[in-house]
Amino acid sequence: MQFTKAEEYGVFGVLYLAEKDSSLVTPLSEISEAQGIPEKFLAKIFQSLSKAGIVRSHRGVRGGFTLSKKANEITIKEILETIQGPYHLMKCVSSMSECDRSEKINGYCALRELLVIAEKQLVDVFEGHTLADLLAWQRANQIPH
Amino acid sequence: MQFTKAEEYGVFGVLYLAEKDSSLVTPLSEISEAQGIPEKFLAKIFQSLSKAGIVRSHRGVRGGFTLSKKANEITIKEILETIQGPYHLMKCVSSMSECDRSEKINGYCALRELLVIAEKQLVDVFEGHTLADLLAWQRANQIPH
DNA sequence: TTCTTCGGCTTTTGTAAACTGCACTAGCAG
DNA sequence: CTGCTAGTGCAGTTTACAAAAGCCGAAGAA
Repeated sequence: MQFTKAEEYGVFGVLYLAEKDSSLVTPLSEISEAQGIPEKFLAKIFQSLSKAGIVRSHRGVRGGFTLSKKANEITIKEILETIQGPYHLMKCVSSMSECDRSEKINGYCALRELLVIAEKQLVDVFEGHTLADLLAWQRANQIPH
Repeated sequence: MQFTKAEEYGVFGVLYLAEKDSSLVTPLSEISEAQGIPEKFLAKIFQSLSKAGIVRSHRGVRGGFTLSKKANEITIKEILETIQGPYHLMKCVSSMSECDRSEKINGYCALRELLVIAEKQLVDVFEGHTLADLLAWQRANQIPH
């Protein structure tokens, strides 16, 4: 019932890109160091994000990553699901067949019913917020120097 | 980002008690067999539920468990939290000090902000439903014989 | 007192997250 | 075209925790 490090790192990594000018290509090493994330682990995460079209990779000298869309077009949901796959509170939520219990009580599972509701609430929050929202919050709370 | 087996077993176990007449003392072995749950594992779970005052244990011959409150007075939240402890999507949600990242960005964490919102939605669902609700759903969907 | 069932603690097992390493490839710079 | 840099892809290793099993003791009914 917790977020994985991969998800956490993914959001922070992408958020770091969003903080900068969108034309700036940023290497993994910089993100990794700035955010305190193991570089190879972050590489794996960004590979997924790259394939999903959330970030764009640039190889060669002075290569790195940029966002491939505007920050307000990237929902938190899509970042999380890219990294972890569709999250489900229980396996059976996605497909009834996953539930080894269902036959025993006439094919109906009350807990599943509740989890579907709960999950919907969660997803709505993540779908209803974009990178731009997080960025705005962060800027509003940054201590001015 | 998933429920543990302990939580799942806990809800099904308590729900099984709720299905029966409230005066009936039901031994673990019966619940365990009926629900397909390892008995010793269920014992551990029910120990917590007993301490939390959700179920009441009866030792000795023909002992077992009963609900210690009415089904409509037992929220799903209290079952889940008893078994697993307060669930948090990230450690830092409970207390800022848990966040090793907060200093780096001026003590503010945008992801945390979002998770607090998301968590609130989840908790509301679990707090807003009781065992009686699950029981009612189950009965409404039982295939009549 | 004896059998039954829960109580508490310890240990084992299994699995997935978290992280590491290496060989390879694409691309830019000079 | 040479050489360096940074991402790609896959195959490990380590670690942590969930899940389960085991053992002995305590409480309670017959």
